[in-house]
Amino acid sequence: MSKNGSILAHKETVPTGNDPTWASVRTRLRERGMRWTPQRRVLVDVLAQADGHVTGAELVERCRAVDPQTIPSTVYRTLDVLEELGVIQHGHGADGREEFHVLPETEHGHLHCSKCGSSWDVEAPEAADLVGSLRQSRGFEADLSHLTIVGLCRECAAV
Amino acid sequence: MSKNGSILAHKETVPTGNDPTWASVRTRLRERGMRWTPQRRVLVDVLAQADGHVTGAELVERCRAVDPQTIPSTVYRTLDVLEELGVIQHGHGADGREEFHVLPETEHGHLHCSKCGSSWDVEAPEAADLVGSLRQSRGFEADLSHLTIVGLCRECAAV
DNA sequence: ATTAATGCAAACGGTTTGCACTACT
DNA sequence: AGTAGTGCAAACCGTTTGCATTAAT
Repeated sequence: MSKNGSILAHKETVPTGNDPTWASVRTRLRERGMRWTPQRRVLVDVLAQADGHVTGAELVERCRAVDPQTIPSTVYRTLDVLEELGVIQHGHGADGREEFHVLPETEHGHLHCSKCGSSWDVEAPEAADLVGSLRQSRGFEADLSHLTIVGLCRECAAV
Repeated sequence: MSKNGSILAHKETVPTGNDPTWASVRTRLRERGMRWTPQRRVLVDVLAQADGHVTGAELVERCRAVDPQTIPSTVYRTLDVLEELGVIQHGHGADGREEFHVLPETEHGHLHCSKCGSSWDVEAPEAADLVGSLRQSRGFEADLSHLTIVGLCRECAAV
């Protein structure tokens, strides 16, 4: 979707140490004795272009678009590794599939319209009431990144 | 779990017309030219004992406990029929599987602790703030029965 | 040279489908 | 008798696994 292409185009902000800048993934893998392979490069590249949340299957597809040789198991295994690294985090979408959240994003949930299928992000401030009231009444610490609220969007509800 | 066994033991309250009393399912099926079979009886019986939300796979298992001959496809097909009848409604659980809500219950969402795996119901009043604020800010009509909030429960969060 | 990571193929679990057969009405 | 519903087996889809091979370090 975005036009400012490659992974290298990202802002040159100095990593704070826990900032999982894409460019640092290679290094961080190696620090752990892990390897930087072409297949991982493809996936990381794909993730860098992703808008914050994608399903596993979507990632496999997008990787295949870049490299038709892509093997699903490799993608899923790399996703596990990247999650251990803290670069992504998985959750569950409205349709129940694994959904991966790209971390440099702020933690957010989703609104999903069951009629038209569109979805929207719900940022922390907007969910603050919800999260706060659950904490207060139940001591429950809601994980926004796992939250998907299904319902009808304004337009679909109007009909 | 409960000892008061069969579907026939249910209270003889007169159906209000849209009250999906379990005993009325048989009649309502027939009204539509559909049939009341032993297999359906088993599933309806199982649903009547269910506490409000179960996964498809769980229902298959429970039916098999009653009748070991139970075939999954029959269960799923009957679930479709019952949903058309408005007796149940499907949603998505924390782990992404189909989850069926038994309708005589009030519409409610769930809290799911990702650490200990327990879950709790969230009744409408408790979610009113959330639902209300989404309606106001976005015109979004949240569907409580599809809502599962993942996070840490009081005990697990305390650690 | 070492051993992490890959490719492949097979298996998984939950769910769906096609079709001949059964049984409810 | 007529047709809705069943049983069965096979297919589905996303994901996971075992294992021999390849390639990054």
